[in-house]
Formats: sequence, structure tokens, C-alpha cells
Amino acid sequence: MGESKHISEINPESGMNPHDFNGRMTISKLADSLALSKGTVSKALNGYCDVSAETKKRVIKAAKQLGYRPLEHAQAIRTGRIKSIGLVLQKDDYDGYNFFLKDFLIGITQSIASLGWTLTVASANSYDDFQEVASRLVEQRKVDGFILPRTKVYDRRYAYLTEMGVPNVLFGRLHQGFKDQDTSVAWYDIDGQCAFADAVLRMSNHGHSRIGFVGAPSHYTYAQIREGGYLLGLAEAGLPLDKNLIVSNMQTREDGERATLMLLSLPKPPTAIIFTTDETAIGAYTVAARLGLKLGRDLSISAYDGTARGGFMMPVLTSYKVNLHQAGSRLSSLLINRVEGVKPQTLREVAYAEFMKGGTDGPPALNSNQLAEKISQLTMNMGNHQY
Amino acid sequence: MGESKHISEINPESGMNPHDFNGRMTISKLADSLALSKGTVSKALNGYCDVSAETKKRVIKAAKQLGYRPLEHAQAIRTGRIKSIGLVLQKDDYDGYNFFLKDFLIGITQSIASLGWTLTVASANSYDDFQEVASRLVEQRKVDGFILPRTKVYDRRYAYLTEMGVPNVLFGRLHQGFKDQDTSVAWYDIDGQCAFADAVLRMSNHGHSRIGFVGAPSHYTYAQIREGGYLLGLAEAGLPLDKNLIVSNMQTREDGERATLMLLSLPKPPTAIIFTTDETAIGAYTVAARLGLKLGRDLSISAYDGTARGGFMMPVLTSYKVNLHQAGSRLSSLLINRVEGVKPQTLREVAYAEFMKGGTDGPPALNSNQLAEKISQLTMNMGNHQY
DNA sequence: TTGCTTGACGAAACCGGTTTCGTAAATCTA
DNA sequence: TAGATTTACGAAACCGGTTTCGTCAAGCAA
Repeated sequence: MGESKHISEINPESGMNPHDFNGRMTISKLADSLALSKGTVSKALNGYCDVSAETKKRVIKAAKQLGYRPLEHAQAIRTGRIKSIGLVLQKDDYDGYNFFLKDFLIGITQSIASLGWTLTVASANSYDDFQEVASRLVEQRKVDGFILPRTKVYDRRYAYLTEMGVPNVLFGRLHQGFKDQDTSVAWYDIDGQCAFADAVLRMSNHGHSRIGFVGAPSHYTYAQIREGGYLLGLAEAGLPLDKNLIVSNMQTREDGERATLMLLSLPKPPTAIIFTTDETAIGAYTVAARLGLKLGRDLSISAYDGTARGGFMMPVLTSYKVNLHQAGSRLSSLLINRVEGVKPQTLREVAYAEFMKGGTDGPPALNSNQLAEKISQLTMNMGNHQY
Repeated sequence: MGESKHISEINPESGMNPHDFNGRMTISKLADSLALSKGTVSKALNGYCDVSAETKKRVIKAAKQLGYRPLEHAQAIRTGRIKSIGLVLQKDDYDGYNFFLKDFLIGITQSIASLGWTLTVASANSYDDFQEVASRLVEQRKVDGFILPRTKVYDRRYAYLTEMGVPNVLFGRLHQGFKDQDTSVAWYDIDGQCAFADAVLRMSNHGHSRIGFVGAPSHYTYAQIREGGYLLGLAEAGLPLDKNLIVSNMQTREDGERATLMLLSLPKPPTAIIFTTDETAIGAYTVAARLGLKLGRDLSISAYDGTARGGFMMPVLTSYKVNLHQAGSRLSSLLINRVEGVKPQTLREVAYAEFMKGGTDGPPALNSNQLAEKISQLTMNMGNHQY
């Protein structure tokens, strides 16, 4: 906030010396060297049709030779396009993606770099804050559009951006009945349904008939989809649905502990539990250790995400691995298309998670009754004072 | 790559409707409403001294009322400042920070948002690639300077940027003898030396006299500094230095396993091991489990980083927690100062890691000889075929 | 041949800012 | 009070691009 400025104040100690870049090739210099006007050069480079094919070739060749690259923010003041993708991290978001954020970011940046686009990262404290952060970025033209990770069933970020006419692509789908669902939503999703159906079938094939499910907060679309997969899997395996075996709205590791405990305390406990996320599944390790149950034998579990920390556990957590590098890459590609005016209806993709066999699932050593018996003995021995 | 463009081609389906923002307050409109020239308004807003104090007040007030905010990339074409910080993620970087990347990014973005700066994230495949990525960002004026995480002893990124006159701030220090060390380096570091000296003292206070050390790749400055802390701690505790107790250049969890095994196979094994990173320390869990050693009793370990996955382990890993949110915040502040011409000599800060007591350290149940005895028995029983 | 298109380019306006420079009025000297 | 400075602002150039518009020459049909 300098109160005064003079020409002489230009600081020679300043880190960036503007003169370093005075040799930069500008469109005017390029035009001079071609004996054309800069308008014509601009038009040639941007593919306007009122420039002859021959001239276009000459210009493009010279541009390459002389290393001309337009200054994108100079273009932007006219075109309104800054060639930048926005990603807003939410501080209050409890996400396993944290563990793979680097993969995701590299996926995005690698795929956009060759197109001359960049990634602008911002952060918000909450969903409400998002609105402010996003509008600042858009008004300041820092960003042409947004990738919206962790889609909620009714996603206010999507609603807000779409209303403002700001391009966006969802990582995950919306609720079926969400307004404009059919016309203006672009998304990329990794299908949880088939993965969870598969998980149930695997457990069933191991010989489990009572299979529990630990769900995520239901405002996330993925939570509903994965639960749907669980139900589908039960149906396909010919197993009855027992609502007591479903615990919903679990998110943290501690939630996972509680959920595991609740399920194992049932009169007829499940011999296998399928967790919506690796995070909650980790909670089962603690409970199993306390109860003296061996995972993969006394109790089978499997999860979804395929995060590194599942691989750190002993035994390694059986899970479905999500390719976040690819997700970042595809999402940014979809968004760029969206910014360039492609209709959202055509910008929808589904990918699939990859099964990663760990050591936490296997044939049940005990049936449900035996397991209940064992648990009650064990907790008795422990004086039952912990629970 | 449209081969031709016509006015009529403006796509009404295009996501971003430029007209949405035509209502934006520009400096010209602001000037009109004040009956001043836009030059004067610009000068008033930028604190030039040839505008009367009264006019300045009027202008600033009106700007606030009308919600005027300059378009930063329009300013940039004249000033050369885009008010953006660059961060290049390296794909080949094996880093524990991955687990805290979100914290780090939020730390950066939160502290710069209020100043109107943004964060531009890019990625490179290697240190060589860094040069290309960085120069593209600078030439295109996408970025005013860089935060350089994971400083190496001889950091080529720093050398390159400094030579090009591009502002940068290191996360970590350089080697003492690095050229320009004293004049042109700005950095933020979390001091590992005192943490590792402290770790040794704690183990010593527990009653350990043979304390091992597992080091990180020595081209990282932090590896040298932390090892220095270990040596300092031994001296302070009055313990002799036994070079057999030091294993260097370890990075992954598997490295940690190997290192632990090597140390425990010594004729006089350490009863405590201090790991440079959480990552390598995790490897000790596997080895301890295999050998039937109870961490925190038969073998004590402590580490550094304080990553979440240390907290997931059982028992919880004793570690020193690094505040990456704060690091991001301070680094960006230092960089902005650097960009604005503050001399690097004054842009150096040290912070300290916080001790996090877990369950992996405690008084030794066995002395070194007893431990060796136990290990040899255990490995015998296992038929010794695994090693 | 004449008149009408069309093609291909340049001049100039424009985008939203910053900065230089000129100058009238106010203030200060002598 | 005249002359010299300052003060405070406007006009206009400028940054590096894009886009509109005018125009001239070539090509076309009548």
C-alpha cells in the first residue's frame, strides 16, 4: 500500500526483472517480420476465413520459428477466455481423496498442459463459502470453469454455477430428479454400483450369507449409488435383505469402529461387512483387534477407494481401486470441451474401479451364530467395560 | 482448431455467456461516475502521489460502493504481474507430503486469497521437466514466482529460477556452501535438528542406550539436518556414536522394513530406532509383527512428519508433527514479499515440529543382548527362511 | 465492357487497464 | 506583483492482443 510511487522507485532488487522478457516475441514483431499487419497475423493464427491459405501457412511457420506464443491473459481481455480450470478445495470436506489428491492434480495438469491450459486451485471453508470464492474467480476471469469433486445429491455448487452460466463438470452424478438433470449437466463418474454388487457376490461366493453394509452420508450421490450396488448384489446372489445389517451415514474411521461394533453386536451378526469407503473400513481393524477376531477369517471385510493406507494395514485391505489420475485427466478434458461450447449432454463418462485383492476377505471360519457366541465370550472376558 | 470463424458462429449453447459479465464495473465506468479521467482513477487506486488526498478518498470510496475490482490480467499486460503463485508437483517425487497436500494447498490459498492472489498448480515428470514447465509458466506470465517444496541440497530448480530472475521461496534450506546461499535465497524451514535431538533425548530418558537411526536420501537437505539432530542428541545424552546403528538413504516403507531388519540383525541391536520419516517407520511395524516384537516395549521407535497414517497404526506411531497448513501460509507470504521486491535475506523463517506422543516408544523391556537373543530364537523358530 | 461479387488484407477501434507527458491553476518565492 | 514552482488532473500513448470495417484488386456473370 505504498502511499506514493515514483518512476525511480522501481526496485533493482526486485526478484523479477521485467527486462528479462523484453525479448519476448510479440504479435507486432511477428507481423513486422512478415510484412503483414498484426490484425492479419492474429486472424491467420486464429483460423479466420478471410486470410488466404498461403498466408496462414507463412504466418504459422514464422510463429513457430520465432517462438511466438500469444500472451494468454492479453487475449483474455478481449476474448474473455483465460484458459484456466478452477478447482476449489473444501476445508470441511472429509475426503479420502486427500490421500490421492496429488494423483488427481497431476492427472488434471498433465492433460491440460499440452493445450496451454492451467489449473487454478482455491479453497473454501464450506459450501456457502464456495459461492463467494467461485464468483470472485469468475468475475476476475481467473478461471473459465470448474471441476466439482464429490458431487452431492443436490449439489448447490452445480446449481449456482449453472445459474451464473459458468461451465462446470461434476465428478460424480446428481440425483436423478435434479432440475436440468437431462440438459445441462456434464459429469464423469466411477461407477460404484457394479463394484458393490461385485463385492457382495464375492463375499457370497466365499460362503457368506449374512453380509453387512456400512454406508456413507447420504447427501453424497456416491453413497446412494454404492448402497444401490449392495442391494443389487444381494438380489443377484439370492440373499435376503436384512435392514439390520445396514448402517448408514458413516464417514470417519471412528464411525467405522462404531458401525462395526453395532453390526457385530447383533444377535445374528454378519460374517462379512462391506464398507463404502476405505476410511470407515480402517475402523474395523481396531474393533477386530480388540475382540480378537482375525480379519479375513473370523470376519471378512472389503471396501472401496483403493487408497494407499489400505495397503499399509495388516492384513492389506481388500478394496476397489479408483484411478484418480485418469479421473483428473478426463474431467479436465470434458470441462475444456464444455467451455468451448460442446453440449453437456454429450459430456458424460463412466469409468470403473479395479478390484484389489487384499487379505481381509475369505471364507468364513465361523457362521453367524458361532461368531456371536465367540464375541460374547470375548467381551465377557474383557469385563465388557469398554463398550 | 476451427478452420473458419464467422460472427454468427458464436455458440448460444456455450457454457459461459460473456454478456453475463457485461455489467461488470470497469475503470472507465467508475471514472465516468466520478467525473474523472480513467487515468486519474487508476493513479488514485494505485497510490500515486500526483493525486490529491481528497480525490483518492473519493475514488476509493466509490470503487468500494460500486464494487469495482480491477481485472488483474488486464493490469498484468502492462505491469507484468499476474498475482499468481506457482507450485509444480513432481510426479517422481516420493513424498509423505502427499498425505498432507490438501493441508498445504489450503494453507497457501487461504492466505493469498485475501490479497487477491491465486495459486497455479502444474506438474512435471522430473527435475529436468521442471525447467520446461516453469519457463512456460513464466514466459506466459501465468505466474509471478514459485514455491519450491522438498529442497534438495543442491537444488537445480532454485538455481534455474534464480538465474532467470524469477522469484522463488524454498521449503527447506540449501546446502551451506551453495552459491549465493547468503544473498539470494529465501526460505521457510521446519527445523528438524532440534526435533531429532529431542527424539534421542527422549529415548535416552526412557533408558535406551543403543539408539538406531534410519536416514532419508541424502540429497534432500532435511535428511542431512535430521541426521545432524540425531548426532547432536547422542552428544547431549552422552551416548557414543556407533556408525553401525545408522542406515541411510531410506525412503519407502519397504526401505524401512529392510533398515529395521538390518539394525535388528546386528550382534548388538538397538533397542530404539529413530526414523527420519513416518513412511519408513511404518515398515518397522511389519518387521516387528513378523518377529513377534511389541512396539513400545520390546522395540521403541519414533518418527517425524506426523502424517495421518501414523495415527492409523496400532499402536499409534510416536512422531513429530509438521504443520503444513502454516507452512503453506508462510511460504506464500514470503513469496509475495519476494515478488514485490523485498530482499531475500530478510525472507527466512524457521518453525518447529510438535511432539506427538504415540504408543511406540517407552522404556526398554529388554537390553540389547536380551533383544538379540530373543530375535535369534524367534527367527530360528520361523525356520529363518524368510530372510 | 460493365457492374457485382468475392477474396484478402490493412487501418483503426477496441478490451481494461497503466503510465507518460503536458498544462492550467494554485502556491510560493523574491 | 511578476516569475518560478508545485499541485492535481486530463489527454493520449501504451501493453499485447482481437475484431470490425473499409477498400482495393481480381474474378465473375451478363
